[in-house]
Amino acid sequence: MKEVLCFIEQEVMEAFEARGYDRSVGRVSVSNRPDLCEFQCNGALAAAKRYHKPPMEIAGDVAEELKGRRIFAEAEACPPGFLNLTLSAEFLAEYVNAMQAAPNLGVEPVEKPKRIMIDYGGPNVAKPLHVGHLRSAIIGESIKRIGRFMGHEMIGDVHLGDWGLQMGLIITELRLRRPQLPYFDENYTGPYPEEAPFTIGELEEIYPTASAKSKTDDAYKESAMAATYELQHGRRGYQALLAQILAVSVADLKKNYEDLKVSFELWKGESDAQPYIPDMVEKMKEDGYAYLSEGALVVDVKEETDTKEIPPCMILKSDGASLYNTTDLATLVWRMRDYRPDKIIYVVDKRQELYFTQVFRCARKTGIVPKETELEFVGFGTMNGKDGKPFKTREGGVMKLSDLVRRINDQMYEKIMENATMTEEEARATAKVVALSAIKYGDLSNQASKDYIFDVDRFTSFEGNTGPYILYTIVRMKSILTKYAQQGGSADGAAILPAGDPAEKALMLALAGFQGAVREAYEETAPHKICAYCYALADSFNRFYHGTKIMAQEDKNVQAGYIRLLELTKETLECCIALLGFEAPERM
RNA sequence: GUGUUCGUAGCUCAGCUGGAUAGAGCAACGGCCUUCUAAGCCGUGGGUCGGGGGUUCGAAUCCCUUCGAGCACGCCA
Repeated sequence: MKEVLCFIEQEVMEAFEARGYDRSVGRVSVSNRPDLCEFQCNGALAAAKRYHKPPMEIAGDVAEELKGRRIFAEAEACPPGFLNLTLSAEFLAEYVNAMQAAPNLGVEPVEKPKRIMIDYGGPNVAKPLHVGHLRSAIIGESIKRIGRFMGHEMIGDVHLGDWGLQMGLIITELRLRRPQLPYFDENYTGPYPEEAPFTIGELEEIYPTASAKSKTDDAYKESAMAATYELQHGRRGYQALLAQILAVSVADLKKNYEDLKVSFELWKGESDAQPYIPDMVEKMKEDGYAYLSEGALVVDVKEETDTKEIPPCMILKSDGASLYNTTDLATLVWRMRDYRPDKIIYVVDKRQELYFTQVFRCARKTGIVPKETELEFVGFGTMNGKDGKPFKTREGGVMKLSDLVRRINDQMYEKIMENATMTEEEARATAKVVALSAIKYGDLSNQASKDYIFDVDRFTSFEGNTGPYILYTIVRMKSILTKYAQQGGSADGAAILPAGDPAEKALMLALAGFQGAVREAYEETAPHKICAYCYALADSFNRFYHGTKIMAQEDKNVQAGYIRLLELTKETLECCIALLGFEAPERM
């Protein structure tokens, strides 16, 4: 269905046209003076010069023309030339009833669905997720859900870091600890054990140990590099080992992401891109794009309009080895070949922006990605601690994601036990759900591109503009609906009635803004717009809630209307939090 | 050095394709639980939108300049 704003704009544009003005000046926006009106049109101010008429006169003309239109309760010109609009309660009620009846709460699927791949997550194999992985996962997941809700085909790819020296380090350390394993016997030709020779816990301990050793022990580092080389050149035992490291690690990662309600359609990694590298590099050379500079193979990517020198995109290091760029370009090769996406979104730390500019340009120039496929870089800022510096543990180390989540879960559990009458089991489960809302909403309510302060105390206090506040609002609604049903009430077939008071109307207006909010969030790849929207909606519901006693309403017809309104509000809020990537409990 | 992002209330953030009196939340202060969950609601105080120019009928928003902070700038990912 059409957005409310479109309905209104159409009427206003017609009115401008009827009075001899161009319809394009009839742009309408939500009022920034809610005390005066609900919607406003500033077109008369802009058109004054063009028509050599005082703005007030133009606005007056149009206001006159709008008199009697059924969708407006009021349309008046205000100095210096604003057109202030207020919807009729009847039209608004009709609109929200239609929204309730429509699929997807009135959001129509886009006409031309796109196939969009979204690259987020980026965890490294054999390393636990840490707080640095949180933003990519949360933001990427939300963007994916928003796109999907709009009707696009969204394909999330985790893009595992499963290539390079880190794998060689693990192999080296493992060989040192258990040299008798068949993976290390070059003459071994039999099948390798099905069971991995390590647990995830051990794996996560092996990597930092190996990494530390390699920094002080040159011989150790060299053997790790050799192992990496052998692995990449097909040594059978190492490849079998890699497969097992991957299996164990991926199983653990999946569980961790699941706890965050984050999922991926594809579990591809850097290693999957490797087979495409030789041909890709060869073609770049053949086509004359790649040349040697200071010993390294590079492709120029600077453009006329650049305000600064953009260094060339490096394809191979001077020792002939591939690097990050090579892998990312080769990844684009298979993505185009296997999926032909209309768009690829990268949700990555914003510090990599220049790097991705190079990669994107290089991919275009060399024909890996055609111009029809859009490449979008969504850079996110750093998650900082209360002191404004990158988030660390008390000891100054990198904080494991699971530790952070556990800590917040625990704080949440205590909070729930303070005042709720719940079994321990239910409280634990509820705490988990509420904690996730606190973490995700805390992140998503900020603009992705900005650094933000992750303040555990603030996020666990649950007052004001927080995830728990949204959940609390939903839980309240659920509670009333349950009570209503228990008392034998049924609002089936009932309609939302025209608003009887300002708070009720404000709630309906907020509801009617849903379609526009989702569209904007999609167009601008901006989940924080969903947060802003659902906070405003929850806020207007809570005002309504405090002013209107639903269960005490004696007129059953009116009461049924309230119930329908409440149902719609609940559905809309639930839809919003689903787009953000969390859900509401039954009680809290 | 070059480029880039940012600077809005004591704190954390919205608002930025120009519009009316710059908004929230937290913190502070004052009210509201015999009535649908007080994790809530109502109210009060608090801002030279970093500074200075400019464009405009009109600027937090656009342009220039200046100060301050972050980040990035070929063989790491």
